[in-house]
Amino acid sequence: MPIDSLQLRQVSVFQNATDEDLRLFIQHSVERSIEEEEFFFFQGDPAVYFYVLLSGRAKLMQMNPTGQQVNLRTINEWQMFGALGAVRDNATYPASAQALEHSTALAIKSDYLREMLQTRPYLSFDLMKLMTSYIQEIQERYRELATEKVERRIAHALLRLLSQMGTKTVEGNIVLTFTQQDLAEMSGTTIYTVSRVLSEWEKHGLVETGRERILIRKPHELVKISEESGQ
Amino acid sequence: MPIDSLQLRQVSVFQNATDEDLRLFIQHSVERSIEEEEFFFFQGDPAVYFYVLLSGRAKLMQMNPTGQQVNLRTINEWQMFGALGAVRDNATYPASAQALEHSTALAIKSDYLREMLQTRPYLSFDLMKLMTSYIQEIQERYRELATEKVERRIAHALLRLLSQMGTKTVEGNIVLTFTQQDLAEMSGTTIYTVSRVLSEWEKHGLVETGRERILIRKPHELVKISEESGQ
DNA sequence: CGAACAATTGATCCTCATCAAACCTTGTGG
DNA sequence: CCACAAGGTTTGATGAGGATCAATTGTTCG
Repeated sequence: MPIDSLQLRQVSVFQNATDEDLRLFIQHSVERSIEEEEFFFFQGDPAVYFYVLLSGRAKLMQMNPTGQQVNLRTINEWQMFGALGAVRDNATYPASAQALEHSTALAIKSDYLREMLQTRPYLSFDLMKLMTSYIQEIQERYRELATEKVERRIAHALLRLLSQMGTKTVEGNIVLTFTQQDLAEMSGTTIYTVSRVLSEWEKHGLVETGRERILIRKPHELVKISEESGQ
Repeated sequence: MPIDSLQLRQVSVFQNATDEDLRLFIQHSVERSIEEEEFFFFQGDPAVYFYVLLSGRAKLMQMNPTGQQVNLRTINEWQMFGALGAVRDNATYPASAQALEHSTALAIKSDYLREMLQTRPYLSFDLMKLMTSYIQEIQERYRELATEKVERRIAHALLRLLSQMGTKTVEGNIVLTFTQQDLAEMSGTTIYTVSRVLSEWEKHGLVETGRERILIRKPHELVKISEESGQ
């Protein structure tokens, strides 16, 4: 079933778009459905479309020549991804996008976004805002990776996830549905280290872990760890 | 002496600006002169101005709470920096900018850039291009830091510097004027490790090092190292 | 129930940070 | 023009923090 174009207003880059703009985008889009583990696109593919996630969850990642992966960010509903290609023409995607669960997304022609940007300053502006916040985040993560020890990086990664997508449970605690593999890729370490750190935290009642599930009992303590004097 | 406004066209974000635009920017700017080691601005300061470097060299860096530094990028003549603040209002600089040598720069009101962006799509577009390429670069560096060993990271850092600012010498070799401290901050390691790696390379005739000076003899070999199977 | 896959845990090893000390280069002032 | 100071560089010794490997133990789902 087709989406109501006005729903697109939830996308941060479209917050100031006109109703007409939204309709036009819809007209230039197709809906794609991607199974868990499958890819929206691969790093290096020509960036013909950009996407808006309608349902499910996905991750943006980079791979190095030897196949090791790094998570750049997690994508939730109504977030835009793959849009960098709309700016440079003839661009290729600088990262791959993989569905974490069965997902659907709106695929919109990059060319068309580029066209719209030329005549709609509010769109450009909102896209720049998005880019800016993204630059800030990745700069911070870069610094973390360069200067901070694993435990703090893992704490930070969890906190970031928390602020982006925590799901409250009945008792007021917060559950994240993530693989330790994912967490490792997000904090630049290995599943072994993640497991050890989480076990340690669990002993002290900070978190509870299960298969693809992390329950945060004391977020406040995590903040403390992430800010501890490096020493 | 005042700058010819047309020279501003060399700034990549201004490549499509009109002569009139450039004049207006100049009118809303002041020239600042910064001594070596001094700062244009600090991380956290309100981002009132953005800058265009007129002469000298500077670096953008982040510091963590314990004072450890990370180099984000080096700024050369006619490059713009500190412009992220122009997009979000009430923003603060996400990094500090320090002069590597005596430098002068044009300081332009962020507010004014924001105003201009509203009515000049080509400016927005060119600024987005800049942001995009920056995002790509730092994503790559992030992945490198997460997955690659020091030697390759140092090789990569040198190659990046090379492509940005190498100065040819008489014999056709390439000289970079950098402290090993700088190189360490750029590749997320320490001066000790940098020194050891460079010494090793020097033994094999890849580079020649001196005080604040690195001469690249065989860039091709560096590329090889940076691409070696991680094995 | 069994297969597939996520998580745990111990043992080992390797890369790199850290510390200390000496060395070298450059620019300055007497 | 030399001597010295300041600060960049080198090198060795040491150790810690994590990666890696291997094996076991959960957990989920068809």
